[in-house]
Amino acid sequence: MTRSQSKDAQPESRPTTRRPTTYDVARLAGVAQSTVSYVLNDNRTVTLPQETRDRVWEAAQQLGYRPNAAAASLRRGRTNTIGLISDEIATTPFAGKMIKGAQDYAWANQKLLTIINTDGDHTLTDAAITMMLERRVEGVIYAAMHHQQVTLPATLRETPAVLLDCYSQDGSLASVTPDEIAGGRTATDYIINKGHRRIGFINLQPDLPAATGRLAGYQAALAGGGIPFDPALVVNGNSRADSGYTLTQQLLNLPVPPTAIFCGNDNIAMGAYDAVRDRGLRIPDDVGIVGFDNQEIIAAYLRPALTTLELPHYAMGQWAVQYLFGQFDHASDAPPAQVHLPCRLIERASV
Amino acid sequence: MTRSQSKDAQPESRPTTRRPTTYDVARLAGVAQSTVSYVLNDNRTVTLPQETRDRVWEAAQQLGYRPNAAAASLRRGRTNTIGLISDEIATTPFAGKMIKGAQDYAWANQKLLTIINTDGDHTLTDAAITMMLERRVEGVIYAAMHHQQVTLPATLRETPAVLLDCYSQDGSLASVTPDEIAGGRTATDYIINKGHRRIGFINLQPDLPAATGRLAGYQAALAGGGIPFDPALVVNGNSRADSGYTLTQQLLNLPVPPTAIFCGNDNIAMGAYDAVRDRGLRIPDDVGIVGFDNQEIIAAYLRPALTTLELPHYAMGQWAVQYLFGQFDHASDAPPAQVHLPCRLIERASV
DNA sequence: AGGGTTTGTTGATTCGAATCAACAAAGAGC
DNA sequence: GCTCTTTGTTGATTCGAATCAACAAACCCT
Repeated sequence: MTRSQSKDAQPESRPTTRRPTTYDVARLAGVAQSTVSYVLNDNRTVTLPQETRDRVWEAAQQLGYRPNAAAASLRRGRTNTIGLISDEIATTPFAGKMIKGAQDYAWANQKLLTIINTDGDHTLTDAAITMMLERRVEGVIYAAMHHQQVTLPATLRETPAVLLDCYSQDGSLASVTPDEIAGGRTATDYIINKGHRRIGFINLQPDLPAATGRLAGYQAALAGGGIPFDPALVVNGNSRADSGYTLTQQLLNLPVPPTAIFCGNDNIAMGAYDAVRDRGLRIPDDVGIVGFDNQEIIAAYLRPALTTLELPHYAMGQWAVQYLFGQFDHASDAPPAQVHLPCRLIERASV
Repeated sequence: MTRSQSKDAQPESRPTTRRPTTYDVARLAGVAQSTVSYVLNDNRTVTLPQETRDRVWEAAQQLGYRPNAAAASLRRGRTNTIGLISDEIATTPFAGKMIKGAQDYAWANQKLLTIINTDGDHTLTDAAITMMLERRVEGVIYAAMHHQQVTLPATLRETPAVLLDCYSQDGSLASVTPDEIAGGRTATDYIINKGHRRIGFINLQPDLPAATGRLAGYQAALAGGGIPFDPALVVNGNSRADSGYTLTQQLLNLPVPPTAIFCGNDNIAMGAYDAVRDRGLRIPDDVGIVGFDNQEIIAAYLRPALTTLELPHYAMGQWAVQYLFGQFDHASDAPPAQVHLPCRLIERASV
């Protein structure tokens, strides 16, 4: 005999001994397969003496039995899986938080989160959705790593879905995004409360929802503080440090320069620090700075540490999963929710 | 009739109309289920006229048919899935790169990467492995986000596995880690080539593999350059900017201070920048600085931009998947590979 | 024209676990 | 002693797709 295994010749690729099935367990325990199934699932609708249950458990243990999820899914019709499609994962620290928020919540509810990263490539995105549909995920989270409007792949309609950190024009799908307006307001209110009346704002590129929202919040805060809005104090950067540097200089060159600057993100703030310093001014004494994003690595280590706002990535990820669960339970006919979660102010020492 | 659906009353939770199966497609196309299977899998071992094939495709199209991955997996005995268990995901920018490296490669080979994040919690890790085993992943990547030694969960033996950015004491599993020694050498060689002879080294905590490796590389480079090793020039930091600040001051206070400093990571380098600047010295003219990690967000925006080394996260992720594939194909009896991948020098302007 | 192929196609079986329906054995009630 | 339950347990079926074995019809050759 050249083969030591049983007659059913496996294709060459499987040298590992076949995993035991419920039948194997049944044989060892001296019961029927159905009994094994009842025991291992702790099904109490059938009455079985503890002695039998113990015997089955022990047999399973002994064989190193592991249920086959595919078989169970097929039979039960549910996969306990939800998909997350993200446009980016490697280049931003936000991805991790969002994913973690989603995964923690999913996991706590016995669901597995299957993540596919697409780099924003449309073909890949379609392929990803297809794969998820074939795997019969119970829902899909479609995530962007920077708050933006997206156009929905048509296939996304084939399953419950939520948009995470993005939204569709037609509002046909539920979405969670940061409350940019409140964020802008929080930041500006804080600066005002610190006694500033002339507040510069280095915003992000004007076409971003983050930019328009925060500007609205900035203006609302000024209005609330009885401070007239001066367009000269608002400039748009490109979200990188160098533009923060240049634009800060520009603001400081104003006839009446600002005494505090609200930066559209922490990179810009980093550039602002340099500009302020190069000018021989001091933070926060001469110029106050507030950032946005709370990129720990920057904000916590700038000197002085940067006061900034934290985007609700974790909470958004969590909300997305929670929303999907809600969809499973009661197929609500209500229009899809468009939720905005608040950005928290992280107070440090720069204002 | 109170129910519009067919007789088989579904449990309440599934209001969505059942997805079509191969049988539905077969009925519509007027062929047998088996024929549908042959056509949709483009199985050429059976001869079927193009006309039939077209008819089946069209029927599938029309019904919006999607294969059921669970059913196919069950029958075929392969899931085309590999698992990745990571101890951290949210708090480091490395996670994304490693995951992306793994996923890109997996995806290019028609495999889905299923990621579970455990926060280093042992219970969660065990649960994650169990879940992966039940889903019959074809292999598992066990990843750490900071190069370290790990103790292997026993269950990991039940499936092919690779260690990513970590290793086990007994070397029983293949692993990929950064080549810290070469990294330390590369950095130091570079500094020497820039003409420096007195080179400080602010290392990480001494118990880390990254620290011991880089120190060895540092010493090897000195030896290669005919420069005597001076223990006073080597100090250990805690990997954060503040320790970089303090230790840089300490080094600059030496009777014969270094003219360049190799920092164990970019955070330390960031602190070093501040210390050098506060002392009224200039980078790179008075003191050269080299970092480690290439945290874009820091390195690219420090002024002057920081010359640093990049950890091979992406490549390691990719290697891990590739290695697993190798395991599938030929169950090699060779001892598990322990691979070290090189760290690339990113030259900017700080030396 | 008859045997041998090739071409198309199908019915039956299988993967592993979950369930349903059925049924023997043991108690319960009178 | 005889129904009626309850208690344990099992055989058969199902989920959806992949395959194997079988077979009718058409074609090919001498």
